[in-house]
Amino acid sequence: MTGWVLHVDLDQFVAAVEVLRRPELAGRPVVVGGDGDPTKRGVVSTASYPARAYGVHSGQPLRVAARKCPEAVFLPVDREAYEAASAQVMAALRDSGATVEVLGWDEALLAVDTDDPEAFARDVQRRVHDATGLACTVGVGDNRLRAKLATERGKPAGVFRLTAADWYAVMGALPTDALWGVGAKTARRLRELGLSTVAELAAADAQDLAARLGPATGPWLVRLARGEDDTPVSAAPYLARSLGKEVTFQTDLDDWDAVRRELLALAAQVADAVAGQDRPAARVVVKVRYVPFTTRTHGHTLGEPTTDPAAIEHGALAALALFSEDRAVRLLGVRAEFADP
DNA sequence: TCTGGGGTCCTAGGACCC
DNA sequence: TCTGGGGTCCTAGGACCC
Repeated sequence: MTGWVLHVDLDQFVAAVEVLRRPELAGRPVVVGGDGDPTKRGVVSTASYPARAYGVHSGQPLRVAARKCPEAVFLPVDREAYEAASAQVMAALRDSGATVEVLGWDEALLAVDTDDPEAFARDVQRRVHDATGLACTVGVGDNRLRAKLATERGKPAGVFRLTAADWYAVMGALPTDALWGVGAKTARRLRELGLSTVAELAAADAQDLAARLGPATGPWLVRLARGEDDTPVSAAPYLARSLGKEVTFQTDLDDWDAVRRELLALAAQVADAVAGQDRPAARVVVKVRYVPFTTRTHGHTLGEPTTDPAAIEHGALAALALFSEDRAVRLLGVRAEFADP
């Protein structure tokens, strides 16, 4: 028996949940995002595969999606429905007997001992489908990084294996942003250093990169490019470090008295959520996105960690007082950071 | 036609202390 | 009367992910 990591990723999860409860939408372009009105500010959470064929994708402004695919069905985000479906999926995964680490609504890592990981993966797909009607792709790897990267190559509804044996054959020639944790900005910085591909980054000097990109980031990037990852899959329950609420206004706010009123409403919601967790908050951070799109944050450390709503609201106001009030506000956010553990 | 909302982790720079 | 060097904590910003 060998230890394997499986990465399970639900296919077009949010759109698939919507189609499940509205079967007449099957096969149609479906776009979920914002409050479902594509004339408003908001972005696409998930597009169904038929919608993706029109060039609609996650993160795209809803207005752009509506222009690319006017015949799409636009639906509002229904968090509770997705959380409920997600809980069913995770329960089905745990029923497989594997150690399960939840990565998000629609993703999990499984650690399992088996001589036939592909057969285990097929079994997991069957369990998820039987329990929820949803399809998923499974990446099989000799560590979590390789399992995660395998999944993209098995979409949709497939199983794909990626290990040290074929790492460079599969990944070596790809640009560095194919790695999990390297985005457009880091890929550009690496390119400027002459490192365009995964293979080139894998052969780079870790100390040299540490000097240029930071003591932890540099060596980590080289290990990433080599496919190395010894982080174990953990079933330990998730403990959030922070909890926040933010809102983009449909119309920019230029009246700062109105900004303060909105802030207090957000702070009250955050305080409510903090009280619900029964874990004291140590600090409150306020985020302001000015028009057109400049974002600033300021924080206020509370006198002592607390779950008291009045103290959290007061902390938010104290942080807001650190902002310059010379521009209109597009987005306002409040985040509470929990005391240590 | 501008660019959501939920998070996490790392870095750099300043303050402060010995 | 010239001001080293190291460690640690705090804060704001950046990058990334789903």
